[in-house]
Amino acid sequence: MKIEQVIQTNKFRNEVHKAGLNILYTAWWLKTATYKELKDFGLTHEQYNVLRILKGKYPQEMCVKDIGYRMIEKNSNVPRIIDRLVDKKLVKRNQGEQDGRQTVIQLTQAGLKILASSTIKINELYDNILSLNNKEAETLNNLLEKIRETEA
Amino acid sequence: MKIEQVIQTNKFRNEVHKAGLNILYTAWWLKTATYKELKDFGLTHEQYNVLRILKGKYPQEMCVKDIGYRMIEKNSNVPRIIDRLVDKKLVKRNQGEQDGRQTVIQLTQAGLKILASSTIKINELYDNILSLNNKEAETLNNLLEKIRETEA
DNA sequence: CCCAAATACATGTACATACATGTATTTAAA
DNA sequence: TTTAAATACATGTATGTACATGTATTTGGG
Repeated sequence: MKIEQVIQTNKFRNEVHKAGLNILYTAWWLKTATYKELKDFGLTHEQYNVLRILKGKYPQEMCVKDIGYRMIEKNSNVPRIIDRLVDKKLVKRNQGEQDGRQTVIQLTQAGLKILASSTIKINELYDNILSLNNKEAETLNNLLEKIRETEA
Repeated sequence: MKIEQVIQTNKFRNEVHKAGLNILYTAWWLKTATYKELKDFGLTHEQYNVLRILKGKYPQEMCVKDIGYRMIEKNSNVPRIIDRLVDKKLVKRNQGEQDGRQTVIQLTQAGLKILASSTIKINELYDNILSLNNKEAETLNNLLEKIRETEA
């Protein structure tokens, strides 16, 4: 569906303005599809993201700050997201040894397990709903990185 | 900044997967810049969006449902966003006349005023930070609309 | 005409963002 | 060495999303 239909207007100041809204809507669309897939696992998009980040270093632990650096949404309140994951026993939280200020986080077996099965679903989702070939995706990536050249 | 640096990884399954993350990040980046601009006006991104939508029909009123149809994020809880706008006296809420179930919303003079001045800032922002020319933006719009072809 | 279903909106809950502030620990300058 | 600044994280508040449910009004089949 074209963005004009999605938000029921064609009053864009120019093609660049339209691109801004198109990016915002596409992100919402993708996030919503992801949420629906994760619902069966009792995970949110953000919780899943944290689990994936932890998997990247597993079996090493990671401190909260390093997890935050790798989040897509940089204002994520990582300690609070970890609270939910601890409640569900998907990660363990411990005091840092080298640096007492740090809290170090590690995936549990349950966390690894739920991550493995949910990742299968998420990969399928991405393969199925993102209607782009590799070459088009490359062009898209270049344009998105160009649009962000002015780093606010 | 390339998405690899942003989320400190280069483990993408393929270029399409990377594009998905790039879209999510770019949307967050744009939304954050918008938030900062709107902060001076005491508005959130979503409140501003509702004001703009109302402006599209002004001086006509709009019902809550029609506002919702035009929102970028389709799960927005429009009644609640309107609550804040009513508190700030930027819009007026009235019982619908033709259909008693409806609530009709209209911009106030204060709403028109704050919308005018904030829109100047937002337009400047878009012109300044979105580093794309019209032709590139057109390509980007086409790719974003293509990626959404499978309407979840 | 009557009443069940549909519709429009409000409201409640869990979780998240955006941001300010508090607390404990480490670092580094005097 | 002592202590102020910086750092890492936790926590509090306002606002928003995602979704379920409640309430009032309208619609439509019998």
